[in-house]
Order: sequence, then structure tokens, then C-alpha cells
Amino acid sequence: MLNERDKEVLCAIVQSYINNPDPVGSRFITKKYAFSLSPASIRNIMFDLEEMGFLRQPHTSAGRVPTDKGYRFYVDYLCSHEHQCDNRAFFYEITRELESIKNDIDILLSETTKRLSNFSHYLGVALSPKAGSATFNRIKLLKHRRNHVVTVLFTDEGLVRNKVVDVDFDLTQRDLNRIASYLNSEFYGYNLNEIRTKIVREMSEEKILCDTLISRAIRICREVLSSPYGNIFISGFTEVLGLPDFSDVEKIKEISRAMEDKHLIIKLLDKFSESAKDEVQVVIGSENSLAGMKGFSIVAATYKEGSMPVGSVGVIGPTRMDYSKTIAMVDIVSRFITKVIADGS
Amino acid sequence: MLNERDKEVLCAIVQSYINNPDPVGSRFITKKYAFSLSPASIRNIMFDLEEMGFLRQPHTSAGRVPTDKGYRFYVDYLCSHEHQCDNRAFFYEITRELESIKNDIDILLSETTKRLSNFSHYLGVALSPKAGSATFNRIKLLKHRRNHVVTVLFTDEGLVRNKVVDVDFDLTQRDLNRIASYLNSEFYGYNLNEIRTKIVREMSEEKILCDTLISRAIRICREVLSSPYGNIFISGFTEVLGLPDFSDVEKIKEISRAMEDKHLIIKLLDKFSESAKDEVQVVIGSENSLAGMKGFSIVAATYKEGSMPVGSVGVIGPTRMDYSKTIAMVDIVSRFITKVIADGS
DNA sequence: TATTAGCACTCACACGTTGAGAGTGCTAAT
DNA sequence: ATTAGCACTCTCAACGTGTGAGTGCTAATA
Repeated sequence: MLNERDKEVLCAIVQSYINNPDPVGSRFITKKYAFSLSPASIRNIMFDLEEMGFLRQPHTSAGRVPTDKGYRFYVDYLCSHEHQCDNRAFFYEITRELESIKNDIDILLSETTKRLSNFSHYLGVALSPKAGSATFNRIKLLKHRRNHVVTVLFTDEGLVRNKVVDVDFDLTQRDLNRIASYLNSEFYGYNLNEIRTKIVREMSEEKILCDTLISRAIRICREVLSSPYGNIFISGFTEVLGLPDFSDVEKIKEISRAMEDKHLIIKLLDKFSESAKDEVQVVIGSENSLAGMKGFSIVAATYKEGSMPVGSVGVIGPTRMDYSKTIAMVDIVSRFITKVIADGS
Repeated sequence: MLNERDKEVLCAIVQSYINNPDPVGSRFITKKYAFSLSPASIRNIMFDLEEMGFLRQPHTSAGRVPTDKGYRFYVDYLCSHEHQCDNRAFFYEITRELESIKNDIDILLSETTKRLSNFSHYLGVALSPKAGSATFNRIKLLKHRRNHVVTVLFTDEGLVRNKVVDVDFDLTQRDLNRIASYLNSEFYGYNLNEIRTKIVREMSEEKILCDTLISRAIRICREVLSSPYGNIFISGFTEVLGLPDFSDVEKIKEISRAMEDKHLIIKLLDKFSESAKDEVQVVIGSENSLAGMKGFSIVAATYKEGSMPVGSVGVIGPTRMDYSKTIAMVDIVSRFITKVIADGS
């Protein structure tokens, strides 16, 4: 379908457009990329590429601009061929400044997204480990005021999560200890998702209903596990505003709406962390299933606890994005986080 | 200096400009506000007001626009005269939807700022209770992995704060209990600020240095208290983009920079919570001492724990702000939060 | 047959002009 | 003290116009 020369021209056009947001013309290609072809020949090729849907013209007698399909081809081409990118500066910054933040994954992620957006000039995003896949280690219950219980949940992954739970019954610390030790023995080693389903199942069972201690325990535990999603971190909005792609107020509104609706982004990133692929993944513009996110591209990867992906980190930007650089960065970052988690254990 | 008529004209101009961001002319004032004066007379008054610095002309032969000094006069005028504002819809929404969120102040504040920005169309901001003024109740230390300690700090105000602290010595849970009970007996009843200074003082004392238990206790406690500021919540950026004041990309960049630099806003709000005034406070444009925040106005108030202000909540918007409505809203919100805190205890 | 030179054509954009409209300041009359 | 009248100023939108970049097509060329 596409011969080698067509591919090269297409990539040249995409690359040129990424460097500079002007529609690129045939003359420019011959000059800059020194094909041994005349502008006229390039024009013929461009015409074909447009027919096949890789390029489009903003208006007659302007140069060509890549379509989402064009970007897709470019990205796949990048990935299939070896390519290098000098991201050493970024790598050093990340490792040097952030390695010390070991015991608070939230701070680590928040700082990481800041660095990511600084270097990429796009939005840096990260999703903290999904509680669901973490493994229950033990729970501690502490009495707090009349009818509040402070719960502290430990997981094998080192995640610590606390939550104040309302209870409608008065309990002594001694009661709480008994409840905690019940939960500890019952749930040790399961992951939180399993526990959640276990709870649903058991809540209807008779023996639970009768035993007030156990039913209270279950109720508290359900509260603790109620929010399945982790935190999301987004930074670099100011960075994005500097891009020529956002010189238009409408565009700004679009991305700001997308940002404010964090649930969408969470769902999106969540999909990434479920797919167990071991690579940076790229979603381009209209490939995106979410209405508010068409027009943007997402480059993301998962980070792991052991061999299990537990969260994701990435970048959101315009479809006209420096994919090569960004993919490399996200790769670095995801590996880095995986490593820090591993070191911390 | 200003006679009653001048004042009325000034207020009319400010109000008209707030309703509609066009420079207001003399003819418009006579029509809309039905002074029994001709445009020519209004022009004379306007001329005087401009000389005194309350108004300015964007260019010759445009109408007048209030200066910051003009807004200031207007706001003071509002406050000194009784004025009403129908905010019942807002009041009901707030009380009905948020009253149930009692035991997590962070969620309460975050939801409140969302509502605030929805109704005001400006940025809603809130600062969670400053840990410094909270009263130490007790601390609990839990062993976590080899050399991590999970600390859970309880305050009289119901604030619970946990943090994972790295320690370079291996301790048993028994050791930790001893350390905790030392800290509990030592610091009970003090507020966290006092404790912080106490620690600094004691760290150099000899008896502390010798006793490893105590010195370890102090070190852990210092870690826990290390971040003096509470969380900040900001929402409504998309809301703000809809305002005519931000139809210009430069303006958007300005406010986005201001937002991203959260420390500035924290400092700002912090000032409010220190001044013990029992009213909504307004800072207009250039009155603001912070470089990045000139050009914006802040309407804020404190919420209290008992009679002590512990945090603040408010709104940030363009100087051309509907002060009357906004002040009323912030007033409602701050009282509401104070009430919820009181109920929760 | 693939490539290229040449040329007419199209379209966005920047620039200058122009006229309408809104609003002012000043002056003289009330 | 107030107001009518008027000349003046300035913005803004509308309109034409020319320039330049880039195209598609055709005919010549290797």
C-alpha cells in the first residue's frame, strides 16, 4: 500500500509539523529533508497520502497537516524502528531529585507529574496505586471521639490508608481491638478487591447477621474499602497554555473541561493499568473513546508492584505532540516509579 | 470630599460595569439609573471622580471604568449600608448537600469550593485547618516494615493526620508504645505550634541528647509536624474561563499562573485566618501585596473551631466582580463550615 | 514510465482606508 | 448650578486590495 518512499515522506511531514505548527508544503520537504526529488513529485505523493487519509489540507493551497491516522502511522513507525532520544537531562533530574521520596507514593507521584510537565510542556498525569489490587496486610482501629473510629489499613505494598469512619454504636478500644483482630485473621493475604466481593457475599449470610461483633467488623471494613479509585495527579496547565496549539480560547476551554472532569481521566488511565502490556501506550485524538478527550493524545504507561501493574503515569497533550520525546520520557518515569516502589519494600 | 450625589453616581457606574463589562457613559447612567440630571452634569461629576482616581477612561471618548480605588469605595459603601442579596438557592444547596459530610473536613472543603465556584462563577478556594493551631490530643505509633513508622496524630479538633516516617533504627512495637506514651504525656494540651518550638528548644538540651528513647521520640515528632500548612482546595477554573474578563489568552495565563503557585495563595489566605476579624474581608487588585495576584480580587472569611479561626474559605475572581453577591456567599459558607465543625465535636 | 519544469489558479492573511457610532470636553445659554 | 449644542476624538467593523505560499495540471524530459 505504502512504499518505502511514501512512508519516509509521511514521516517527514509529521515530524516537520510537530516541530512547527505550520502546514507543510512540498517545497519545504525537498529542502529540509533533502529527498532527491522535486517538489512536484512530493506533491504527487502528498496527494496520494491525502487520498488515503494520512494527511489533510486546512484549505486549498495551504500545505498538508497530519490527520490522526497520520500520527498513528508515525507513532507505529517510531516504535517499530529503533529510535533514540536524548533525555539524559530529564533522567538525571528525576532520579536525583525524587529518589529520596520513598515512603509517600502520593508525594512521589505529584512531584513526578510536575517534572514530567516541565520537561514535556504537556500535562503530566498520574494515578496512584489502585487500592483494589493491593494486598491486605493488617488493619488497626483506633477510637476517636464518641462514635468515630480511625482506621489505618496496611497493605503488603506499603500503602497506608487512613479513614475516619462513623459508627452508630459506642465501642471501647477493647471492642475495636477484637474487631480488628477478627478482620486481620479473616482477610490477611487477600487483595482488596477480593475482600470487597467477599464482604458482599458474606453480608447476607446468617452467621454474620447474628454475631454483632462480626457484623460490626464487616460494616467498618466496607466503609474503609468504599472508594475504589486512587488519587489522580495532574499538573502543568500553565505549561500547556504556552503551546501554540492553545492560542485559541476555545481550545483552552476544551482542555480545561477535560481536566476538571477527573473521573474521565481516571477511567482512561485505569484502562491502561488493566491492559498488562509492558510498553508505553499511545492513544491519539479520535481513537479516544471519551467524548471530551477527542482532540488530545495520551501517552501513558503503567508502573508495577512486583510484576503486577498497580497504577499509571503519563502525559496528555495536543495530537500535535512530540511523540518521540514524550514516549521516551514516560518510559523513563514509569520504570523509575516501579523501581522506587521495589526499593522501598 | 464626595457629596452624596457623587457617591451615588460612582456606585451606579461601578454597578453598571459589574453587570456588563462595557465602559459606562454619561447617557447610559441618566437613562438606567434615572437621576434627575442631564448627561452633561453626569459628565462633570465623572470628570471629578476621574481626577480623584475613582474612575479612568480606557481611551478618550470611551465611557469610564472603575479603578481599584473605585471598587474599594463601592465595597466599603456596600458594607456600611444594609444590603440584601437573594442567595437562598445557594444556601439550601450548601446545607442540604453538604451537611452530611462531617467527619472529613477535606472532602467538606473540596465540595464547598466546588459549590462556591458553581454559584459565583469565580474560583472557589479553601484552606484546610492549619495544623499549627490545633491542639495535640494524642499520638499513636505503628510499626510498618523494617524501618518505617506510621504515625497517627489526633487533635482535640477532630483532625486526624497520618504520616509514614522513616527511622534509621530498628524498633519493636513495644518501643514505639513507650515513645508514644512519652510524647502523649509531654505534649498533651499544647497546640502544634507550641510543640514545634518546644521541640526546637529541647533538642539542644543535654538530658534529651543522652536519653535515646526521648531523642528518638522527639525526632519522630518533629517529622510529623514538619508541614505546617494544611491543604488548599481550588476549583472552578472552567467556570472562570466563561467570564468576559478572561476572553484574552494573556489574562488566562495570568490567573493560571497564580493558581499553579499554590504557596502564594496559601500565604494569602493564611493572612486572613490570622487576622481575627469576624467578617468577610475583601482585597481588591493592587491592594494585594503579592505580585502574581494583582489584577484579581479576593473575598474571603475564616471559619472557626470554637472562637478560634482555624482556616479560611473564599473566592478569587477578576476585580470586576459581583462583590455584593460574592460577599454574601462567602459569609454563608464560612458560617456553615464553622457550624459543621461545631456539630461534629 | 517516472520525474520534473512551468504556469495558471486559489486562498488566507496582512494592510490601509473609510464611515459609523459612541462618548467626551468645552462653551454659551438658561 | 445646570444644560443644550457642537466640534472633536477614538474604536471598531467592513471593505477592498495585493502579496505570497502552495497547489494541481499539462507538457516536456530522461
